[in-house]
Amino acid sequence: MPMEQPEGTIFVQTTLKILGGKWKLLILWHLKDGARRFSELKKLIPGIAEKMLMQQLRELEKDEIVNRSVYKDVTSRVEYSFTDYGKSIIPVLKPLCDWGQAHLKRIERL
Amino acid sequence: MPMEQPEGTIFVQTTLKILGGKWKLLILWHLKDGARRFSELKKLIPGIAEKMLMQQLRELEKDEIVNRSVYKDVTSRVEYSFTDYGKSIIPVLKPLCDWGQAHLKRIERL
DNA sequence: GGAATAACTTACTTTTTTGTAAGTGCAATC
DNA sequence: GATTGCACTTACAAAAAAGTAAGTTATTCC
Repeated sequence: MPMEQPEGTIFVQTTLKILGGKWKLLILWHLKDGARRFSELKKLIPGIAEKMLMQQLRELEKDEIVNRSVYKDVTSRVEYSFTDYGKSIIPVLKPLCDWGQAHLKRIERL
Repeated sequence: MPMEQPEGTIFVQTTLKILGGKWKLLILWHLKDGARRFSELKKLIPGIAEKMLMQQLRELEKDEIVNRSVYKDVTSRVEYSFTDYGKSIIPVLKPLCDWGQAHLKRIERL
């Protein structure tokens, strides 16, 4: 088997840099069906600390994956949602979630 | 928008538990075209320490994702490859790598 | 007007992950 | 028989990620 140029390496690493860590994929998962308030996300992701949620959202925002919208009429209402670009992540999310589900079933059987 | 049961949460977390971290997806990426020796992987993944490579391979082995085969005829030849079960990860790997590639292009343009 | 809720921020600690560097045993090659 | 390459192992250190807890500002709700 010939030694391929390690080209894919940089691509996988790029993804990891943007989506890696304990929380980001989880946050994105819960945004995939539409905008969520900060407090909603907190409830949807058991165990996450407010600081972590904030921090990760800020990073996703700066990477232009997530939008932050403040509603001026009803103050202290902030919603996070995918940017159009961010939606390109959904095809990554799905197989990943599916695999987790299948793997869970498997280890339950064993 | 109704608050979904946070079911996907556990699935995403399961995947993260098995495939998370700096190196595992990268290692698997380089196994997707067939078996590789320890020394080959070391070359294919620039910057990885031997200790890390060993450690991650051991974990993938214990999770039954990767096979370790020792060739007795030619000693000190050890090959790592996907188990049949491990191959189920390939559909996760591809979109992830594709997204990284697209994202790289995007940030180069910006 | 007092309490509660929302969306944060900050200082600090702990834990986890990753890295460094040196060393082992064994076989093949010079 | 000395050196080299391979597949590891170990002790230790550094860095990165995550967590805790308290506080801030402003706004509804009673």
